[in-house]
Amino acid sequence: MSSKIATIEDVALLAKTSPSTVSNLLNGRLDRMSPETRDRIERAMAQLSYTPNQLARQLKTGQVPILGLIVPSVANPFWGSFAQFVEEAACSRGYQVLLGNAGRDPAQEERYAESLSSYGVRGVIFGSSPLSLAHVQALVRRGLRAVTFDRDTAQFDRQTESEIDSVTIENVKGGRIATEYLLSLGHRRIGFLSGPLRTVSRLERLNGFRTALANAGLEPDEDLFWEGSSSHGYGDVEGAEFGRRAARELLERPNPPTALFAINDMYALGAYAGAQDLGVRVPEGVSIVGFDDITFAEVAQPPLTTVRQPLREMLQVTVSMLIDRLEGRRLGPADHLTFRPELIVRASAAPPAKALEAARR
Amino acid sequence: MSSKIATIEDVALLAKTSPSTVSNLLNGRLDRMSPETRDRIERAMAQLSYTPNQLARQLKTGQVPILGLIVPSVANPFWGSFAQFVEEAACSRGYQVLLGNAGRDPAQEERYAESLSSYGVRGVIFGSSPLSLAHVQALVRRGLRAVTFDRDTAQFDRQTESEIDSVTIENVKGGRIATEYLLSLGHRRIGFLSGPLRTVSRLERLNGFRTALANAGLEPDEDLFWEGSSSHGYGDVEGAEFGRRAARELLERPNPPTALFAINDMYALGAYAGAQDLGVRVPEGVSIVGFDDITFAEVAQPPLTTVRQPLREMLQVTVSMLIDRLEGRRLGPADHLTFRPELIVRASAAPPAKALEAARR
DNA sequence: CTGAAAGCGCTAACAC
DNA sequence: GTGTTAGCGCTTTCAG
Repeated sequence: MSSKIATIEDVALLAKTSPSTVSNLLNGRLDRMSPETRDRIERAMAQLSYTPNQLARQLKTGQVPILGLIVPSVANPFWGSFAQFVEEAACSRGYQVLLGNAGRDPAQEERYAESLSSYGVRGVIFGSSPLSLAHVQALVRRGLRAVTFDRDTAQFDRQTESEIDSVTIENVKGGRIATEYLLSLGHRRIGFLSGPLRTVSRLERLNGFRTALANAGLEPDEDLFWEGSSSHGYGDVEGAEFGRRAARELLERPNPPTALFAINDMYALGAYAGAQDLGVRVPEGVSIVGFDDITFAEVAQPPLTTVRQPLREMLQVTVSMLIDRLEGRRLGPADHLTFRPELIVRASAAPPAKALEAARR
Repeated sequence: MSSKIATIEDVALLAKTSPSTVSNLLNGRLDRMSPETRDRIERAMAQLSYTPNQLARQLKTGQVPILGLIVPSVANPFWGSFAQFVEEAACSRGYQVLLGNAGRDPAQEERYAESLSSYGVRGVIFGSSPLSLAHVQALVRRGLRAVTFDRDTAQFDRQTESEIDSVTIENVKGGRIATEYLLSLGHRRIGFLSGPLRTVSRLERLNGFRTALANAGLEPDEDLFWEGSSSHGYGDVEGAEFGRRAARELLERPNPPTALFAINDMYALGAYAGAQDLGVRVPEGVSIVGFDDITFAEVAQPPLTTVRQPLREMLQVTVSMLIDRLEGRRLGPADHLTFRPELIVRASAAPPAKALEAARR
């Protein structure tokens, strides 16, 4: 069949030198050979179209330039972009990324990371923020380097000294500014819609929501609260479906909300559909604010007002940080980076209908 | 720091046996040892929380249970779902997926595949369908097993005997049925909007579009044709933006189209926004039909009429086929599988406005 | 400057 | 049943 794959020995033979010298060239130790030797080797490599076997190389060195990335589901556009950014950043540093969809199942996450580690991967990025980090911690103890996204591990870390770096946006604040915006528009009955609150970031966003309400002197109303059942998943794949149902149910209640704060843009966009199902227009009939600012938010009808996370920047530092750790270029205790959320005002929120009517009179 | 990672030798020592016996257990050759030995080994493994080093294992066997996946960009929801399905299928067969975003650049694709192969990956799925398969062919000659998606390599294969399996939908037919549907609604001026036609599948969809028009006795009109410039990318990341611009430009021309056929759903959904920018309603002012049936199509306002690809099923067989090849369980010449596209009628297409007006009189 | 030799952790004959 | 042995392809001392 296809000609045997060339090894370092083949190259050495052809170049009339030894494997070690070839290896030296491979590793950039050019000072240890004459230009002629180097030339011969390079010619030989080209001729055999030689590619070093990374497996063998890493069996020796114990490391591979691969980063593990564990996300709930790349089918969700948010995580798709996420993966893309991680990949870009990794690539620019000469790393590749091994992807795992773990659907937010800690056991699955652990299984993945374990298998990753058996391939020599020593750095993993955890995209979601499960309530418990026990499984990550176990991994870290076994020599894995981890960065969690969307959750500040500082506090956790102080308790356990587990050295988990973290990069996150200020979720509480994000929830707060979204809500304050709605409040400033005149809304008083604001619905909250989310998938299962089994994630630190979701809890925090809710927290921000409640804080804003409280600051405005408003009582939280259970009737304005919709939480997806975890038996249906977290809404990563079907986020929009969840949002649709949520909006429909909330809007059909007696004394319905005039505005909706969705835990993320997928839910928000789904809520558009839910409102539409009921013949309620956005933003005339109901205002909607999302979170994340996914690509689609801008193109949606109406363009979605949302809280933006500077994903690309965040992931750039996430990746650099992790690689610096792996390469021993960054030492010391775990880092905890925090980014600022930003409200992007577009067209999905407006003053409540009553105000509108009042104004018309 | 963390305790040294256990090797097979450590396990053997602790279990008072030899590495080979441990290896036998690892590889399921249970018949070659007494139950007691087995028991001792298992206890030892547990005690050391031993995980076999796959790197070393594969240096020997030359194979890794990892599939390479090369797509234009996971940030595009279509490719995100794509990657997810591949991952699911691979996972159920005990394989993992190494992901690469190559942005449709053959050089980048080749670089990826090469690096993949240096990690022992021997099977790669190519998601997009570049006009030239030269780079894939080169890889295949070097021992890689490839399956291309979205393009039938049968013809190509006959010329070159390069053994590239392929799985694809009938793109020509897909383009045809979408167009025929619009035609059946009464549309006569149908716009076509696409990114750069540098892809077999896009060319085929256009082909189907033209065929349907010709069958209806219609002349193609250059004014109804919009092709994104490749200098801006293929619209994988910014597909919706492209669609938006396309719709706007097409709709502003003198004697504008009454319907739009978009090369994929991202463009179609973008076209919604473009129409909206001009105050044209969908489907009252302009009908829009997409292609792919991404998750969002159903939630969009109005729900998008589109041509569905049975992605999950297609990728399931793609993955099985590839793994069967790799494991020597499937021999013989390359396979070329073809799936049937299906028109999903939702609400984004309606009879043209004039007909509507006529009906009103 | 260059090469010989040892070995990374595991597997697969092949003995015992 | 079980252990010994010889590598997989590369890196890395350490001599020449």
